[in-house]
Amino acid sequence: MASSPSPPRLRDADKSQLTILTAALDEFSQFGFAGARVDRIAEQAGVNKRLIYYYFGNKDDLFLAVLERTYADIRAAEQALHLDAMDPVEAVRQLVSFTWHYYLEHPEFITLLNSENLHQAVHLKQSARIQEMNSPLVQLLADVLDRGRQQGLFRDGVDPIQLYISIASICYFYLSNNATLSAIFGRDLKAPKALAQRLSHMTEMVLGYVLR
Amino acid sequence: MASSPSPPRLRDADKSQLTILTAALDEFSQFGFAGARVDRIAEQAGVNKRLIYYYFGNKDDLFLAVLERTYADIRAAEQALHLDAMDPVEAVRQLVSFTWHYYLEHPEFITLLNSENLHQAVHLKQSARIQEMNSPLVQLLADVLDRGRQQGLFRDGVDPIQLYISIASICYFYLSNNATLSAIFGRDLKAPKALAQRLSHMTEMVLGYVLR
Amino acid sequence: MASSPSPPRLRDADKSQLTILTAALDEFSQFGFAGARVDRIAEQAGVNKRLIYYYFGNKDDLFLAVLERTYADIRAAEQALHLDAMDPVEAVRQLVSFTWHYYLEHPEFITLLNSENLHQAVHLKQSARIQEMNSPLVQLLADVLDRGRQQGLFRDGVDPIQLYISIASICYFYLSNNATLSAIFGRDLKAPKALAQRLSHMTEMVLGYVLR
Amino acid sequence: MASSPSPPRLRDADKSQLTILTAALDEFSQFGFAGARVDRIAEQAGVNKRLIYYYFGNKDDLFLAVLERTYADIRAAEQALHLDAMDPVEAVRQLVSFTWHYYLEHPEFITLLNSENLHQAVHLKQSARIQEMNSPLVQLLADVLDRGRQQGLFRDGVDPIQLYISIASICYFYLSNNATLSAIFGRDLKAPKALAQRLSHMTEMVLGYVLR
DNA sequence: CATGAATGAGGTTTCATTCAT
DNA sequence: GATGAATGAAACCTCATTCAT
Repeated sequence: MASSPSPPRLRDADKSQLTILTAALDEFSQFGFAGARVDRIAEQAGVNKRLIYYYFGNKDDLFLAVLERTYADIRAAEQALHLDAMDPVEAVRQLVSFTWHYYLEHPEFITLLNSENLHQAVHLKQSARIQEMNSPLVQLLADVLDRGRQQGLFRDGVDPIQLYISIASICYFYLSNNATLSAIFGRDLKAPKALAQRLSHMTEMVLGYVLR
Repeated sequence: MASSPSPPRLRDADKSQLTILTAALDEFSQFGFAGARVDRIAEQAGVNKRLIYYYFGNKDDLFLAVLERTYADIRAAEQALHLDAMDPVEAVRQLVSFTWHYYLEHPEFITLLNSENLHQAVHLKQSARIQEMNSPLVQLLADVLDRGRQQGLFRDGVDPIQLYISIASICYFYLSNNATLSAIFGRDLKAPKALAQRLSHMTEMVLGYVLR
Repeated sequence: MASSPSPPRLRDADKSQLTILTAALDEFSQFGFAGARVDRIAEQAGVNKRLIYYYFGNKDDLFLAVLERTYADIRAAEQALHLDAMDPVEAVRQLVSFTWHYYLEHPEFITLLNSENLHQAVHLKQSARIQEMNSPLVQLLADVLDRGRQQGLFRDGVDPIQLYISIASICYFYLSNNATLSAIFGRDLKAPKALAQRLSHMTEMVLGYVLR
Repeated sequence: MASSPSPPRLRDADKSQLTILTAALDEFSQFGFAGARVDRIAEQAGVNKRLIYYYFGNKDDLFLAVLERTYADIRAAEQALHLDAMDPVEAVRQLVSFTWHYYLEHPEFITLLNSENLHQAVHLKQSARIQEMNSPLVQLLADVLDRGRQQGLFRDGVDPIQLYISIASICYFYLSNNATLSAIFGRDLKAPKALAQRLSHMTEMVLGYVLR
């Protein structure tokens, strides 16, 4: 039996890269691109600052790497959602619920996207990888809407892209702007009860719209 | 009468403050709080940097001043919208349209809010002024919903706060995340036609929900 | 008698700039552009490092400022040399002597030029000021050569630019490459006697060439 | 015979060393000692950076190795020049021409020497090898001058070392300072015509000096 | 013989802020 | 009310070099 061809220590490189990426994700999502500090990322990752540049080139490229991973994560989660196996009404319900819970459990997704949008998507535009990662949900939603219409349940003329964006909107905005909304309305909009009410409202609204 | 009671000098001070505030609004909305540069604000305002500190204390306080003005502006615009004079369906239609166009024409409102939310609304929380400036639209919307229900047009059980947030959501998110959405979908979602389609979809969706 | 319109303290700015420039001249001439350290310049000038960027923008621009000053200095020294008032032979002798002594007493001129040439004159090319500062000596030398020829002393067909460059060459190279030459020849070519012999040889060579 | 006494592996080592040396020569001559980057040398040589340290110790020693090779190269070229077989006038002409063309075709020689002189020949001083490599041309030039004098062609009292340095000067300076000279005179002094004129002038000047 | 991973020190530059008038 | 001069701290990034295999 020969010794394994790839020495076991070699994986430290991957590990270091992953540690850096995780720390960077944390930092960027907490402070945005401009507010993030490479020093803090290095410290939190427990690696030398120089190593970050060794692996990722510079702050911008590191941000892009984080962004790509974030998108890969949500796309993977979306893959696990099998809308095609559900009846139309249930599928819409599940889509709203999934979107809501994903954003709720991944606040970093929201802050990263906000930061990227502030900078007019400069990083994302130069990423070939992300542009290939179109969400499968748009197509799945189109199918669901078709089925619902054929069953005489859903209304005509609903644009799946618009609806997809609207569903994302109502989930995303409530969470991304939670701090200012809470301050203005003078209540804690992240209290468990408030969250439950929100999900209930959103589901009702979307179904109220698509159902005949 | 020779000399006016309020000396013209005072005007200059007001003017300087206003110039600074306008420049700061521009800078903060372009780069976010962390990315904004006091130097650039001074340069664009055409005043000495020191003057900014003289009038506004520091960068944080300046940001708060900008935020307060921004909220004051939108509240003023909202005041001009007389939903109570319209029939319920038209009122809902107008509310969506107003929200949409206000965000569209005031992109700085969006970026400022995003920046503030990234920092958990630290500035806003310490502002008594803003917290008093509750939007009048929530109450007006509540009235509209009541009227619509009484006329047998609208469904029961629609929470005006939730609906208000949802209307804001669908307008805001489409614009705030326009850059990443455009990149991912591979189209220009700010093209005039796309904007018109969006407004049409949103109106349909909200009405589709509230109407019986 | 009114008080002077320009407050006396204002000149501190000029003084700081000059101190920085002098320190930079020293540093760049000692270590070349790449080897020079902004930190050391600040330290030697006794000013905050930030001030260097406040006044000069960046390292490249600072280098250019030094270069411009250096050229201004030598041009000023050249102005003081009145070749037109001398007989042709004496004028040539003086030109060689002046060039030699200027380089000898301004070693920084040599190292700065070497550094700039290493980088293909990138700084100099973007300087409008320097390109206007053509050396007056070329024209003066042309006149001297003309007069010498008319007096039947000098040979025909001597190109003043070529001769000017050659005179500069024999003075400059001996000094700029003194260290390696000394090492190779195993003698101290900067010893007073060696310097005197060099000047004597150069004068002889140039005169030997131009004289009929 | 199966295996050669000198194993082929050794060849690889030599080859690696040579590749590194060539890449280093290129880098140092382009950027000077301080501006040169060990990373770039490794990249251009196509070898691991560690290998450079394995073979050459450190950046300074690598520079010295480059310098030694450069001197060895020019000495070898000088060896091929047989001034003793020519008549004196032709010999002087050839010496100027050789020097000129060698510098012209080996710009790296110039930049390396400039870099070394900037640092007061620190590397060269500690190299026993280079100091032994005295140029054979000085002695050959002395012989030529003697022969010319004996034939009644050349003047008395010409110091061969001084003349050797002067010939080097007029060739070297024109090329080493070409960038700044071109910038100041506003012409391209490296254009083919300009180069031909320069050689012609130099030959004329040296001969004009040594001939009676 | 050769290499990918890793680093401490230090490089240029930028930042919000204050000093002195 | 207004300003040019000045700064300490810290930002991003780079460098020659070494570690561990």
